[in-house]
Amino acid sequence: MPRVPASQREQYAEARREQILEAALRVFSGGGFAETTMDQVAADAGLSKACLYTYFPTKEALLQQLVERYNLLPELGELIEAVREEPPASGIPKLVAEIWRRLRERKELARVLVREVHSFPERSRVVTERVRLPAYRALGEYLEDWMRRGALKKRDPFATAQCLFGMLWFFLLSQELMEDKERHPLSDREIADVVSDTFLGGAAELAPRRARR
Amino acid sequence: MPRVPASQREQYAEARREQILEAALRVFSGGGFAETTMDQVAADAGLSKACLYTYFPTKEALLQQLVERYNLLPELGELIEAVREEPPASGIPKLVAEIWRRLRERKELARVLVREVHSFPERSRVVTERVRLPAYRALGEYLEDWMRRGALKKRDPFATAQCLFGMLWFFLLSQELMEDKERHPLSDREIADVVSDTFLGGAAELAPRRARR
Amino acid sequence: MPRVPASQREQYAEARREQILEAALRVFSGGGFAETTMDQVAADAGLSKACLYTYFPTKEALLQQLVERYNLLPELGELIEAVREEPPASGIPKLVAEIWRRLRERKELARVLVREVHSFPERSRVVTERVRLPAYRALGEYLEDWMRRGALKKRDPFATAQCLFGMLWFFLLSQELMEDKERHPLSDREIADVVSDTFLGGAAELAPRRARR
Amino acid sequence: MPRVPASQREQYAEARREQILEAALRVFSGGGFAETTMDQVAADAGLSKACLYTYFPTKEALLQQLVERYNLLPELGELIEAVREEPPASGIPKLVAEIWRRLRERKELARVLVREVHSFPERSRVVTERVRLPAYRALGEYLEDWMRRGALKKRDPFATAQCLFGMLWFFLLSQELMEDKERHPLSDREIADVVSDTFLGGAAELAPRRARR
DNA sequence: AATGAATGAGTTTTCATTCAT
DNA sequence: GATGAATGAAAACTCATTCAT
Repeated sequence: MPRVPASQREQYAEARREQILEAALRVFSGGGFAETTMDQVAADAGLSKACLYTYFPTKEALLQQLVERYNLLPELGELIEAVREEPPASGIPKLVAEIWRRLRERKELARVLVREVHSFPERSRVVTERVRLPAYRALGEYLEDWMRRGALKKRDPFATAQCLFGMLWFFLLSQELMEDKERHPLSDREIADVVSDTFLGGAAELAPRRARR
Repeated sequence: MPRVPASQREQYAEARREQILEAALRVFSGGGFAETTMDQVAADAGLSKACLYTYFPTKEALLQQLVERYNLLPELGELIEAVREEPPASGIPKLVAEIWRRLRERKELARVLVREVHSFPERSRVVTERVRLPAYRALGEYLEDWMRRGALKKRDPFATAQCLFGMLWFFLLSQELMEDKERHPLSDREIADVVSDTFLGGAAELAPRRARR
Repeated sequence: MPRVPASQREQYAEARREQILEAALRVFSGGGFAETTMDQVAADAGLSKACLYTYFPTKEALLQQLVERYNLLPELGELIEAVREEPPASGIPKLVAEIWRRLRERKELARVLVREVHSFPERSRVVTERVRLPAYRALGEYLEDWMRRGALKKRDPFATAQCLFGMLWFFLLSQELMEDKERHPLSDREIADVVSDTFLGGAAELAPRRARR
Repeated sequence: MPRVPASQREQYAEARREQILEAALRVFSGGGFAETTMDQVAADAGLSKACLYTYFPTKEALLQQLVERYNLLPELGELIEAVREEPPASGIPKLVAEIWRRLRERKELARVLVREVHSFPERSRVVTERVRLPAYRALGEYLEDWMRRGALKKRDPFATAQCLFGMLWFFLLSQELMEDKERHPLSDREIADVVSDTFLGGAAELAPRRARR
């Protein structure tokens, strides 16, 4: 005779799972998956270690769930939708600023992804399928659209999208996940600007102008 | 009681260290530092586990040495020197192609760096000081030089350098360290081109040109 | 606040105990006491694990009850009573056939006894007092009676009883609890016959008879 | 550069294995396999727990080795060989006395076998193939030989062998592994006699004798 | 009375590190 | 200098038992 209806049951269990996953995200991010013990996760979650195993069968499963459920940029689709009709000249800077803000907010998850995914095909596959490819595709479509409309140079949109993500990801690594913030701090504005500007107009001064003189 | 002159002794020891570090690089790259045992390193090196401890006091020290000694791009200075007097329009593509080639060759080391460095300030510090900052500075100087000469837009050379490395690093991750090679393969040529072109000229079609027609 | 008279309460509780003990018998027999979890018992009983503890204070108590309540040969007394006045020549074969049939039917309980009783004096004591000794005594009395009447050789009836039980028990182990059934199958008839014949007449061909001719 | 020749290496390792197996036999016999911890085995062996794992990969493997290596009656073949030409009337009593002596000496191993083998097909198989069947066959051959020669009744020699072992095994259980020794002690002589006599001549008084009166 | 949830106290197993030879 | 052997300390995972509802 359950004290609460089945619906609340699942709701309760879901809350616990959330609680544990959040704790896991914090501690894995702080100290690395392999280096972190289930005791630490339990302590951070405020639960007993044994209780963790009620909700996740193994430590590995906990990590997998983490990667599967916490999409790094779940709202990327919406962000792109919002600028779909805006030409890149103004759309890309807006997009870059928004993406950068979110990446910074989720740097803990980013840290877990960046660390735990390589050398482990199974985990890697999840990240690729649920995080990376969707992101490349979503941005790629936007770029392709504006290539067709003539506002962007005609290049492989998939590769072009990766150029943009590459710059952002690299700044995230340098500024947020390593200590560049303390050595060579760059404001969010500066980062967003340099990425947008480089992506759109490149680093080179336009030869034509000089040629015109 | 050494039967050989001290110099040879050190030479011998150095050879052993090299032997061990190379084994460590292989196995750490393949399976991750924390997940790899000293037994595996020893087996790969063809030495006994105890022998490893003659040359490296701890497992951690082995990793630190790995990171310290195996510079990811030791020849970057020379590469840049070789194009110093060449304007970016031709110098950057050459540089990009050379760097990309070397990164690909050293993807094992890259994999170790990318995995093991985050969340561990001491390791991170080594990478920053011995790998990243020198690289940013070397490229930054080149860029700054050509900014002064008017061939590049005047921007923070440090940040601009990171934009270039960011793109290259990201392609390394996607193509070589994760499975994109099998899903969306890009040739070395395509990658070098899209990076050079985007870095130099950006993705945007030039408005003026269209206006002129 | 019981809504039913005490007698019904107890009846209800008794039914539950029975339900649990039967489940325990099944799962302990299948997988061994130590290797079986209370979860498995609960699942097999169709009750919650916590509910088990309402009726049995510990897992050990559950086993003890099992051993105490489920006598392996509760009807042995009656069986012997039925042949009391029959001479061994016909009585023993009847008895052997009946005992063998019952042992086979209760091989699950036998398996639990054979496994769980050794090395644990408390459990062993229960089996000895409630199962083994009564059986030896009951059969022993019958044997002693017919020794007195001259139909059986005068030997220690207690030891003689054990000879008979020993053969039966050993066939139970070999045929039912290990895999001899598949390697060297013996029909129930063959077993009952070889045990009866050996017990009564021995294995030796009678030298005297031949000598007399 | 090994300090001892390879041959001594293996000898040393073998000694350790022996040391561990003997400790395991003692503690498993005393407290049951599942109930005994590797700590206890290690303590009894005078080694560290970790060292155990150098020689046996798992606790289960330790048990398997125990069962495989310590044959309960390794010398049964020789014992039977020694009485091969002796007729059962004198050969069986000798055999019974010798087997009984050995079973008593190895009651610890017997206890392990009797407890740990049921409900575990894998373990059971080992005991059947390496211990039981060879024993049945060896004794069976002897019996069959004398059946042919007319000294034993013509019956299934395999089943007949089991009758003899059954009696001996049952006395081992009752007298040595449970507490009958304290309740109903039987001397070794009494046991050997009752088993031999019952096996050879049966329990029944010969009808002819009475008839003669 | 019944149970879902939680946990303390283990247990097996692993492995970096040490050391006698 | 090299190594086979040994081990302390830890980590994942388990489960009998309790308890609030």
